[in-house]
Amino acid sequence: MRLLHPHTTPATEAEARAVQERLRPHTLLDGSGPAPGAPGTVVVGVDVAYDDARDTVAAAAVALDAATLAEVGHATAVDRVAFPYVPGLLAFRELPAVLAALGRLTTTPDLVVCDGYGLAHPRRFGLASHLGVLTGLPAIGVAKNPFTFRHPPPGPRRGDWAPLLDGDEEVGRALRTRDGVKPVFVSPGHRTTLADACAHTLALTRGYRLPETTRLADRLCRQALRDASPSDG
DNA sequence: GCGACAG
DNA sequence: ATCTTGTCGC
Repeated sequence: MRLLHPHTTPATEAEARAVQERLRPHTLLDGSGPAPGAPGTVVVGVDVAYDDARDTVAAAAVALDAATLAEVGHATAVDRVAFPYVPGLLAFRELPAVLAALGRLTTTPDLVVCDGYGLAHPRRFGLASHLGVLTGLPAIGVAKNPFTFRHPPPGPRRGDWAPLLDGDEEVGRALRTRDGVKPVFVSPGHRTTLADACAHTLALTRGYRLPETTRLADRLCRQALRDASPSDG
């Protein structure tokens, strides 16, 4: 896969924040990505797992048919951890391995679903935005926790949502993907609108809180990590 | 200064 | 993210 912008690991946190500020203007929040659930489109979920003791990270990319949710391909990559976890700078920790896994995919993604945020970020440039801008691919962020942002409680039923607010700006939505279960936190990354990001999330969710894309990617990257660093040696 | 803080 | 057994409920 060829990147529109190269990825390099910053030496400092200040440099990492500067990279985000420089790339942020390239973000597109339009409807140029695929329509939610459109037949024939390929939706790719990405996730990573860590082995702190071995300073190792494993990433997985799982491709599904958007209409049937049938798997159409997958790939993994194992790498050295390149950056520490710092709130707001997650992308620098996850991107190298994720980009490597995406590069090994033989199918072309029409949309990438990330674990974390896109627009809902202190500098409006979370992992999903960053990945989208570097690759040029439409991307959304689906996070399990609300980070810094406030939100009213969404209704109790699947599909109910409430705005994720930074002051009076709606940067994402707390979206109920299962009746009575804690919502997920959705924000657009690149080439999608907030409404479409939520519609994609619902279209990819079947019977569990998290989208099938992230569930499968989570399972696969954990397996890849085990294969790379067995419990003993 | 204190708390909060995606994964 | 990760460390970890059982347990309540459909």
